[in-house]
Parts: sequence; C-alpha cells; structure tokens
Amino acid sequence: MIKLTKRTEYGLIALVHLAERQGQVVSAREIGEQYPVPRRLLAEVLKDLQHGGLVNSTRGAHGGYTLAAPAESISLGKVVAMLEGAPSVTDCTAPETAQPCEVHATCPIRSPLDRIRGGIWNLMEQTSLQSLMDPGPVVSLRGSLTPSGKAAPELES
Amino acid sequence: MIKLTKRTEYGLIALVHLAERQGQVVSAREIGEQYPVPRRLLAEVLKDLQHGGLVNSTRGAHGGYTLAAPAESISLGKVVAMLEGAPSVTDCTAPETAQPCEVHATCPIRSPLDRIRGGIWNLMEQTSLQSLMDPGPVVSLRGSLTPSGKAAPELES
DNA sequence: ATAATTCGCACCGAATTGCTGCGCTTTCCC
DNA sequence: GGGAAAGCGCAGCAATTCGGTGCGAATTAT
Repeated sequence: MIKLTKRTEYGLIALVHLAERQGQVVSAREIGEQYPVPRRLLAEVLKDLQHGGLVNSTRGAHGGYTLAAPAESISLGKVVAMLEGAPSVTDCTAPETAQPCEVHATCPIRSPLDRIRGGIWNLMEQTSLQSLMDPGPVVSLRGSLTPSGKAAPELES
Repeated sequence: MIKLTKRTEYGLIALVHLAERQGQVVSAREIGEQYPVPRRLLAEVLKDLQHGGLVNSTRGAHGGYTLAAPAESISLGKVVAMLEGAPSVTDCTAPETAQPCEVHATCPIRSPLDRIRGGIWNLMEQTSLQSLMDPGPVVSLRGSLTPSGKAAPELES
C-alpha cells in the first residue's frame, strides 16, 4: 500500500514542531501534550531520528531534542528512509534483498516499476522539511521519470 | 512503507502481458507459466481487475482475459487504486475513514502530507500502462505539488 | 459428457504495525 | 546528596495486513 506509517507521521510532527522552535530544547512530553501522539512511541521515533543524526538529544532533567540541521536541508526522503527503512516499490526492487528475483530477465515491468519508485523517491528527496511548513508551492518536478530510471541519485550513503 | 503490494505487481505483469497480445484471449494459466506468479493468486487479481472494468473475461473452455481498454488509457493509478484500495499517505488522509482525525486543527503536517500524497498519486495517474512498456521517458511532471494540494483531481468515481 | 476455465468464498500462516512496560542512565534543582 | 525529570534500550503484545491456498460451483468449447 502506498502510505506512510505512523512512525513517519509522528516523526514529521515532531520535526516540524522542533523546527518552529529552532534552537530550543523540546521534550517528547511537550510534543505529546500538544498532539494526540502516544508519547512513548514518539520517544521511540525521536530516538531513531537521533540515531540518524537528524536531531540532537539532551539527556537529563531539562533534556529534550533540537533539530540537528536547518529545516531547509532536511528532506522528507531522509526522514522516510530513516523511519521506514529502505523504500521500494516492490520487494524485488529493494537493493539489499540481493535476490536477483527470478523473473528479472523476463519480467516486463521491473525497470518501469523502478522508474516509478525513482519518481516517488525524487518527489520526497526534493521536498524539504521547510517546504512542508510553507504555505506556497512545495516543489516543481520536471523530468522526474527519465529513461535512465535514476531519478534519485543518492539516498543515504 | 512506500511500496506496492504483490497484487499490484502481479496485476501489472498480467496487464502488460495482455497488452502485448491485444485482442487475444489469454488465460491465467498461460501467464502463470511464463512468470513465477502463483496462478491461483493471479486469478484472484485478474478477477478484481475484471470487477473494476480494466479487463474483460471470457469463461468456459477457451476462456481468459483481454484488455478492456487501450493500454494508453489505463493509468497506473487506476490499477493501484483497484488492487490496493484507496491510497493514502497516512491513515487520517483516507477519505472513507471519516474519523476527522482529532489532530486535524492542530496537526501541522496534515495538509503538506496531503500534497505529497497528491504528488505521488499524480505521478501514477499520469503514467499509462503503455508508457510502462515504452523504453523512453515515461512522464514529465511539473508543478505536481501545487498549493491547492489537489494534484489528483479525480480518482475513481 | 468431459475438460478447461473463470468465479466466489473462506481460510491460514507469516510478517508488519502500532503501542506499551520496565528498568537503567543521565542531568538539573533543591 | 537525594529526588525528580528526561532520554535510552530492549522486549513483548494485540491487531491488521499480506501472500497464498482450498474447494467447489458456474460456464463453455469440443
């Protein structure tokens, strides 16, 4: 199914919240109080974001989280990749699967499907956290589905 | 997770196969023999496609399926919507959920997330079965994420 | 009749998802 | 120093979804 998980949804809520108070240390509890987000799960998500280096965490009494980078430089793609694992359109397109997918040779939709995946991914890569907050147009894609199929050059590395 | 289900994958394989022999009646068994697709499940998928009017089915001895429309007029979006149900980026964006999603008012990422969904959807809507088969560029998106957020005007109706 | 097909359920096992519990560590404040 | 506040790590649980199958009925060419 084409959808994002709750983890990503919560993560985005938190990130946007952090972005609004850039610099300030915000606790998971505070965020959990403002939105109907199970704070326990939110903490889990924040932890993952911290692992990925998107947020900094401060422990201890008045601890909490801050954005580790400006909102403009955080792409939706990064968040999704971090919170949901490697994205793929079908299982056999997942690079780490390493199973050459027996169809491979015959499968007539493999590479096209790859292009779709690239397009979706490109969409997310080009969407920054900042633009998610802006009211205006987010991004203008063009030529996102090129024959090369490599619309999303680098993901995480 | 951002991915298509096996159902869609199998459906696309079948549709492409049907498109290649446009006009000819092709049985589920034949398709199942060419690709490592459980023919039982394939039949299930084909049935759904028939329900949605994308393919015609002929019963009886030399029965099978044919494309119900030219490959150019079948969009990837239609197939996905038909095989995976209403697409949504998060649960609360699903129209039929009807739960107004308590955050709604406060949720800072609802509408942006909606735009993402629209963008992805738009991508699929603009990708025809035919273009999936062509080797060239598939589609050139531009302005897919407009502030209006309604990048995908009509879905199924 | 018989064989080849699709059709319509219903069902099962496995994986994923959303969520919670419990205890530990770190840090601030008194 | 002691307590409270906060993050960290791991493990587990319930519900849903997904991939796949079984079985029989209906339909049609030979």
